[in-house]
Amino acid sequence: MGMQKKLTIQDIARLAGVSKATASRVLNGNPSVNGELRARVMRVVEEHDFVPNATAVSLAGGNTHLIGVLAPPLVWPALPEIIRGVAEYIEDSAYEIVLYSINFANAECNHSEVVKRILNLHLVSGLLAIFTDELMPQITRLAQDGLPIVLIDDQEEPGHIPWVGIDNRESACTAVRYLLELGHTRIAHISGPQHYYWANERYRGYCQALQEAGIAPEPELLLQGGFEPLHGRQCAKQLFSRERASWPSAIFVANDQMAYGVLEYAEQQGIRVPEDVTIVGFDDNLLSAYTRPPLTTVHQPFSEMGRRATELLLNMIDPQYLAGPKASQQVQAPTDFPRLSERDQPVHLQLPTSMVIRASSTQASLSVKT
Amino acid sequence: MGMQKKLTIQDIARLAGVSKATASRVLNGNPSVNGELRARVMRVVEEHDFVPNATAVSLAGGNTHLIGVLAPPLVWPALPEIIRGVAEYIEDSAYEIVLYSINFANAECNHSEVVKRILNLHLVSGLLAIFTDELMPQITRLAQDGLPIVLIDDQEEPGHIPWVGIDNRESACTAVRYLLELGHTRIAHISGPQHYYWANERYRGYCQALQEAGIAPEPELLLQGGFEPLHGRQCAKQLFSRERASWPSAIFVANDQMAYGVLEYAEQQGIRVPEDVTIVGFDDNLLSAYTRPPLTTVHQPFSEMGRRATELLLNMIDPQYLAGPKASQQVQAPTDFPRLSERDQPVHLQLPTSMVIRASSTQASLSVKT
DNA sequence: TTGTACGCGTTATCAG
DNA sequence: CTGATAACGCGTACAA
Repeated sequence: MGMQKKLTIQDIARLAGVSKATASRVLNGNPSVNGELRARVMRVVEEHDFVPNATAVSLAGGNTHLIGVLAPPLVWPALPEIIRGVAEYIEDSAYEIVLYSINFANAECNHSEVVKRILNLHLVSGLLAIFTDELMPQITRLAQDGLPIVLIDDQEEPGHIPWVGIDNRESACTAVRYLLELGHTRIAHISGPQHYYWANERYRGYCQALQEAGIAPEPELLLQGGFEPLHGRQCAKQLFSRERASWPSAIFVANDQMAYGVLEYAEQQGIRVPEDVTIVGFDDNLLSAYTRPPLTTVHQPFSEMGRRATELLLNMIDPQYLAGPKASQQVQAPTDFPRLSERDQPVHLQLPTSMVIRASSTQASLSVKT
Repeated sequence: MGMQKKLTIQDIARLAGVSKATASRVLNGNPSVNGELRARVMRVVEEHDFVPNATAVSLAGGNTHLIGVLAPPLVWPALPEIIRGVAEYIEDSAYEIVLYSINFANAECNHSEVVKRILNLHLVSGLLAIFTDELMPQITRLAQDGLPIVLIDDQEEPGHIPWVGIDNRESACTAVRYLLELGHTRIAHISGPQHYYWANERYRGYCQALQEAGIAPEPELLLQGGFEPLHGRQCAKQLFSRERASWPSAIFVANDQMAYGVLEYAEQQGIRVPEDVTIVGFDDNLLSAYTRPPLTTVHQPFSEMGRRATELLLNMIDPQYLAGPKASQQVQAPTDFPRLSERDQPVHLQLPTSMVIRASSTQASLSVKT
């Protein structure tokens, strides 16, 4: 009934008539054990469903086999997907995930406390920090103290800490080139907060694409937004309150969240998408396939980012490590990561994005095309 | 530069000129320590930012201060909200979350392996199992072995294991009563898979409300759905392919996901919501506020469920426990949980739901009202 | 009040 | 190849 006293390796050893050491060797697949002894121990182990106490293993081995995932609440758009990637990779590894969810909204508590909790306890062998730019000072310190850390964050320019992300500039450029190919020439841009790295990069990509096409960016088509639907809504209002002739034929919105606001405003005002105006977003959040109309956008490979970041982190923690026992047999060729000796140049892993064409975009109508 | 050798409590003791034991006492707030000594130790501790090694504390104390959260991938609708609740409660406790994300889609791997991983390692001091009905056999076994477990799951009728959820029947009943009050009399129901507890309960709630109003459920208004948008879509098609006169004036859909499918189909067919037909869902997923039109639905207090379940679990693990040091000062009166002695009757915590009225519902139009 | 010594469950070292 | 035995870092009876 009650939690029956767990067996220890000592018990197993006794039952098998061997020493602790031998039992341990068998459990760890040490080849230097007599066949018969090995069999005897294994039988006892299986008979009792014995498994070594994780805590003791950690203490003795110096590796907790725990990686921390530091992130804002999971209700943030891309987070579930990223963590799915992390979980999938972790699944066939010997590691587990410790979730540190930070509540930025809760201003009363000092977030550095959360970080202290991590560093302090030495609970995790490594840390995956997702969208935690506000904690960069503390995180940097953790890294300096020698804790393996990988970043997934696009609010600051990648620095010395290993980082996984995308090429925001090039991706934005591609999106705008797509609009140009459709024949649009009056392309507006609703940008993110200018001090955010991603926002600035996407803006630069927008400019670059226009420049390539020999089009000078018009200041009146460039709106400073934020990152929420409301911001998109406000910018849309500003844009469409002008006389019809000065409307853009397409809008490149810096992220999907704001694009939702634009779509909402357009609908309320009876502005048809894509007939009257084409909308393109960025991120490809899960919702974006269900807006009306579904949103054309730049797909970020979030779950892949989670997977690769985890792979990177595990390799930092334990270079000998190949995910799980099975992994060695799988074709899944382990990515070649820079070795420690070459670590002078920081690891920045840029994953490819892709355009997802949905119903919110179409060719520029002739009337607008001039 | 490299991970500087971490200090041990031994070092602290030496630096403060006391014994390990005294240092330990100071760190644990044991009152029986001389004021001066205490100060001396504290100074050294703060000077070096010392914190005890979590692993060692666990091994010595027999409590890992880790709770496992077993759940499907976080991309499942309600999960991020539930976990937000868990994280919020955990945040000011001495515990951390270990995330066990199970990939049901990955049929190749035996899911009982995942569970084995949990039981075996004795890594977590307790388990919160969310939407894991398929693993009930294994979970039950874990519970029998003495592992504290709390369930958040609505696919099976609650049993002996402590459980947090809602009253599906009553909630559904309330939703249908709402429709009746609006004047609807021809109310259809798209149900979930009948072998799911929630689906069956919601169906019974639907019947009960009709019965109260003296309306006999019409078989042709009762459709067997599933749980995905596609299922809702199919049922909607079936419903609206009949002659207009036999259409329902309102549909109570067993969950929001399916309601999305209904909305989608209605839109494609030019059926106006709510003018031609009123739609009411169940769950109040995050998306439901953004559908077109926004969906009237039954709100499940997901984050609150996560919070309460965690509170319950922590109390099971450590009855003396009040969340965090601050908690004792806060007004947040710790809920009174049944004590062990009364545990013969299983703990079932039913949280209240609420109707969220949005644009997809309205009074029955006169023409349809007969 | 403070210090000593042992236990927690494994792994790893070093003789045998 | 196998078996004592020493770490691992901390809590805690027990003795002083």
